[in-house]
Amino acid sequence: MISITFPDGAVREYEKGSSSLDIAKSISEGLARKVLAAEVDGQVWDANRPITNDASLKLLTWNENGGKSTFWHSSAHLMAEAVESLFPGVKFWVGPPVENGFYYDMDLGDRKISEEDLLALEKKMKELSKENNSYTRKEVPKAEAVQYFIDKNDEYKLDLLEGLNDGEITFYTQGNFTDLCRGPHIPHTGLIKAIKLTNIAGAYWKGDDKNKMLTRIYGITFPAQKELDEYLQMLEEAKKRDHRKLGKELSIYTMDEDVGQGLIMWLPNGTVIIEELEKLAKETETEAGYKRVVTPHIAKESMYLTSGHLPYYADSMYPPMEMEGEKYYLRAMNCPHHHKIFAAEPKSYRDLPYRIAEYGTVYRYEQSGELFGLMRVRCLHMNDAHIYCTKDQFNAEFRAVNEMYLKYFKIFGIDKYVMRLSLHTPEKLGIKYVNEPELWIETEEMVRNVLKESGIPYVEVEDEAAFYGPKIDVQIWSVIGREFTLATNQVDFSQGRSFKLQYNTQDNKTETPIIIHRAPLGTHERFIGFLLEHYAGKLPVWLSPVQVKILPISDKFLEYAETILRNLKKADIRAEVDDRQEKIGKKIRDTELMKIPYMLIVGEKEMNEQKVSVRRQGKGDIGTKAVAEFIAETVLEINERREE
RNA sequence: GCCGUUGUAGCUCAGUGGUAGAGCACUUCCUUGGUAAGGAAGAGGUCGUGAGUUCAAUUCUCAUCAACGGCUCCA
Repeated sequence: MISITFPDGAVREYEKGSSSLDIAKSISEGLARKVLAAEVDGQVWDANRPITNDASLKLLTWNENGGKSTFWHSSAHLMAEAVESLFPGVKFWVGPPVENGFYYDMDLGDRKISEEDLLALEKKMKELSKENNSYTRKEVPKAEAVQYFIDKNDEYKLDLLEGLNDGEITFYTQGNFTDLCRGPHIPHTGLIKAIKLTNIAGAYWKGDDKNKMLTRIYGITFPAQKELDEYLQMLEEAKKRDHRKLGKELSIYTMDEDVGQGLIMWLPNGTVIIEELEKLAKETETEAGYKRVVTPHIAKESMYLTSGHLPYYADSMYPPMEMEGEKYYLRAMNCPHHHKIFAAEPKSYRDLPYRIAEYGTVYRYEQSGELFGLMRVRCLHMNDAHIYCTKDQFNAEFRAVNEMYLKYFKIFGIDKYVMRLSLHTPEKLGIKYVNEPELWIETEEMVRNVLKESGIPYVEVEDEAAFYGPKIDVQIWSVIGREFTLATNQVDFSQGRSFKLQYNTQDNKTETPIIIHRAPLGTHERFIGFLLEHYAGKLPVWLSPVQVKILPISDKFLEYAETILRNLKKADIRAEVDDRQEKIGKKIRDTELMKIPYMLIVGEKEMNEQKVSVRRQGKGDIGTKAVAEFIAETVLEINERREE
């Protein structure tokens, strides 16, 4: 007998060799039907794998992460089985579960796969699912495994085997399909009831663009059709929040083939948002002791050689223009220009910290396949600033920058984000990172300390730093589920030296300042893209391009509407009158769809009482107010930058 | 940049080897209406661009540009 400890602490005795599934059955048949896998002593196991020793046990169903990922992993095998039966001779690479579903990478040889093939594959998968084949695990000696794949002429699995040792190699078989796989898997294919293959994509073998491109098929499965339907419904809802769709519907921005890929033109509505964001940034930065500067969008090659950018980043800069024997680059970053401003006049320790800010326009030649609405563009406007300070001042300065981030997040109600402390990799010193091993370790520790002291939650990642120092990236997710760096905050111990930036210390020696690069609001492009999705287009009043729409019941009341419009404009409220000859219902509908926060409905009753009927977007009629009262309240809402 | 899909009116989308349609938007007229679509008429497209096949191409083929889904990349 073995004793099994359950998550609630209960301990029960079972026969040696019982599987998690057997144990689940002893509790209830209903539970046993839902069990997908089990955590045995903290490791995820097949539910039908015999347990031979005393162990702790947690049964995993669909709602536990381990359960879901096992389910999708097994679904990938089911898909592979279907692919193999429809396309014999296919060779498989890997097929892991991902956040929403799974994929499998494969080499189809000369064959191409089409959308229709996906439907055929889905159908086949459903047939195979109905066979209720169990996933069976088998430990295989390495030599035997190698021979198996030599016989199959499968160089991909042989490559995988190279990294594995004898004794840790397992095969899984369901139906007619056997795969080299660590597992675990769900008990049988019949659990996979709802299947949707979502798309076909190319993917480089081992994620390296020098390697061959394999075919990747993505799919998602669920234990019940209802859940698949809900998932598809959710995708539809997410599409409505897509900033590209909202950007068009709300006339925020446009692009044009003649202008170029990834080059945004902001329409009047989008420009209002930009100006409000800049106003916020300028207020905040002025209060925090920043001074503003303005610098050109281009510079000579020599500056980017000095800064050290060219060897690292020439590929993502627009190619240089030649003028009178000089090469000029469109800038991809603002820092070198700012360093030149620091260097323009001699600095003393009394001038530090020296903080300069600019909404800097930069151009980056992003690969064409990477461009994505407002989120990834080739001309961007950064909420940039550089702080030059002494080592002693660094902690306080870096901390203040982080506090500014948090202040902004509060204004915009951003609570889902991750601060990512990006570190260097020692092996890449001198290749991807400046070769200053001690300085790297020292500055990384300085940054880590600030994060710890501020109590900001963060994760550490290796090999993500800038070439000149560690950084903190703020990661957010678009409604489509793509991850983006919204803002960045970097330490630079390198460029100060390369630009020979100096200040005189108290005892009249020269020192090089530490530089902090920071952009809490990221770029206009990405930040507005994010805000559109974040608010589903329903921007807070202070950001709304049109804040108030006045809707006369009929054109008898146009004159009264115009009077109100003048008063609103005097109070700096962005307002318009709907003077079309339409019924009030139509005017309301159109204004609602344009997501304008306030509608003022004026007819005979309102005119006689010198009032307005107020309607809030998405909320409906909120009653009648005197014009002055509405203006006072709205001005307050705008000035406080309230979200609702 | 790579793999795949797509490209018809301002928007959303039908359609065809014999030079094109709907709804919404737009213009004009009627209507002057009380909290999410009043009615009628009209205008608008060399079917992304270039070449090829054909008596004839928006439709078939190729190239190219762009968008979309991924991969790679992301200062």
